[in-house]
Amino acid sequence: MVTNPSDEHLAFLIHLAAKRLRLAFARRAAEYGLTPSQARALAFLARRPGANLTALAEALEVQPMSVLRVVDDLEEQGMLRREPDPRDRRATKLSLTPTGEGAERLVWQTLDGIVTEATRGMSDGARAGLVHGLKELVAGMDGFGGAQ
Amino acid sequence: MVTNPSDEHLAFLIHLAAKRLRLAFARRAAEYGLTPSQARALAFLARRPGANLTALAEALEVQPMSVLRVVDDLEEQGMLRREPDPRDRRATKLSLTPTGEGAERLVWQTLDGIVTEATRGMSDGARAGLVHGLKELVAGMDGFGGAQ
DNA sequence: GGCATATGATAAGCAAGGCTTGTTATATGC
DNA sequence: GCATATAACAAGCCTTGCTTATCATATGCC
Repeated sequence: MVTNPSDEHLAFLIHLAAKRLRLAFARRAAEYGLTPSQARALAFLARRPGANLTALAEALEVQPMSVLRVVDDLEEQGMLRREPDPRDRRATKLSLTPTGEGAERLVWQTLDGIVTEATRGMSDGARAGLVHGLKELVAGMDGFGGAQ
Repeated sequence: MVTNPSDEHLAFLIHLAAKRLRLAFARRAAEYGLTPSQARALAFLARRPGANLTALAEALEVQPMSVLRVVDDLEEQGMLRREPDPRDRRATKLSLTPTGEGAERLVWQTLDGIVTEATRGMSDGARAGLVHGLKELVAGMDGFGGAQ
């Protein structure tokens, strides 16, 4: 438990990496009108078409109210569709329009491009190791997000 | 360039890890009155007492205006001191008060606690590997933050 | 020496992303 | 068949960051 200088500490490194990634993504995605949050929502809905707002919020680990605006904006941009859930009249099923699906593919291309560039100095093994380590780290913080 | 599901992709993992870390830290640090940004500022100033606002902003990779408020708040809390720079009358030298130094030590304890808990399932080697990989990743995005 | 330009701090105000609290409609469990 | 839980949503706040502009002081160059 050494009190490392900040650029060596896991917490600061993660913060910095996230910040740089977010910025890089935001710049490129602004060209096709998407913010990072919207992109995350698209990525989820592409895999789980028909999910409702609550499920989306849970997947994104935010409060339902926090995705409401995102969903509204995506709908306004014609990327997302709201349909009533025939099984539960309180609920709304969300799914992507073809436009939304196209945007979602662009999101992945953008992300892949950024990560490829960012890890160009790393071996495939190192890259895979990083992903693995991050998954363990995230799993180790599983309860940390509860009851916000 | 496989279009992985999002919980496998480096970019999403980093985002999620950062979010969970930030939340965990914010909760604990709220008890002693610090936000994550304030903590980062403290950590930097503990290492570079006498730095000015511009240097602090550069280290934190934000615009000077973005740390202004943080500095104001820390000063108000008695954790930070502003002193005129005798060599440059435009500049202000920032340094921590004893209170600020105490808070900075608490920040490290908190961070170490969180990271220890989050990585309790990992070997020392895996933990070191993760830090190393993150440093490479951050280095690979070195230019990504310029000219905001 | 003196002007053009650069730099440090800061004011004002905007935007994104999150939150809390509360309301309404509908489901569901006892 | 009522009490409680859940889904969507309204309103509005907070935090962190940004942009743009201002003012004072430094500094480079002729």
